[in-house]
Amino acid sequence: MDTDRALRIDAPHRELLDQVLDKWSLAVLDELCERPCRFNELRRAIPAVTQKSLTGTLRRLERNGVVAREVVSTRPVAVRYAITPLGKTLRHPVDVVLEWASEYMPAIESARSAFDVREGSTPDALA
Amino acid sequence: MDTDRALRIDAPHRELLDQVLDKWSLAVLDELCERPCRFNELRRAIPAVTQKSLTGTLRRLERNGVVAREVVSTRPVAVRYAITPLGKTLRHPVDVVLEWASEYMPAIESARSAFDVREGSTPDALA
DNA sequence: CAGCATCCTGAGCGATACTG
DNA sequence: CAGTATCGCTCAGGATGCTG
Repeated sequence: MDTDRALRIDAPHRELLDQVLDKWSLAVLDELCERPCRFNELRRAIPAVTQKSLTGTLRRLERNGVVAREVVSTRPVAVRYAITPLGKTLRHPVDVVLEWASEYMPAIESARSAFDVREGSTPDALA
Repeated sequence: MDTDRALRIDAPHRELLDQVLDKWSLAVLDELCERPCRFNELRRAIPAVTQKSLTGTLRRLERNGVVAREVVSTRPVAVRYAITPLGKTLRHPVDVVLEWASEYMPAIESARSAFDVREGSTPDALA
């Protein structure tokens, strides 16, 4: 019975998720879902990201076709990043995951506490 | 207007996703969704995982309350890992994401190829 | 403004060896 | 069987400085 077996994770799938669900991608996608952004707009919108990581993230997302990069040849140059139609299809799955995270965050946190008590997790102090 | 703003990713959410959607977690969850497993059963089911990574993954999942670890004191000891009710709630979001991945994999791959052509990505050869 | 280049640190992973 | 312990490495990621 594989009525229940929708999953089966393989390497390409895993790699894809690593590329589009990684540390900064969700934040970037979130921003771009609202409006196209310039590079430094994104930096300001996501204060914790470094320029290097943002560049890398955008490049990866662009390569995977979920973000489009448009260079406006003014002086100095401007670059507009925008979500693509393909990128928009990613929004729903991400929302579902984030909703799960929000909904069960409390349960998870109490599970963590319980675990940390059972298992000795008094990290330091008391040698 | 935040009718459209369901997201807003923050650090705790990001950390949680890193813990439960990481490299091996999906495969482990997948296995355990079918049946409880012993440690070495999981190793056999997921050949690519090393024992160290599997241990780490299971510990993390256990700490987050999505997997339960039960020690059966026989000789030698047996350990049963099983999905928890909380873990089962994770299944749906994961399925949605995986379905997205399957559905759009072709589009993504062609986007990658297009990008790799535009952008010079003849990695090596030709110095 | 929108990056690229460089250096550097540390978390993570594989391999190996040992234990109750 | 089900791990723990240790070593060595890779490699993503931050910090910093420079460019068209």
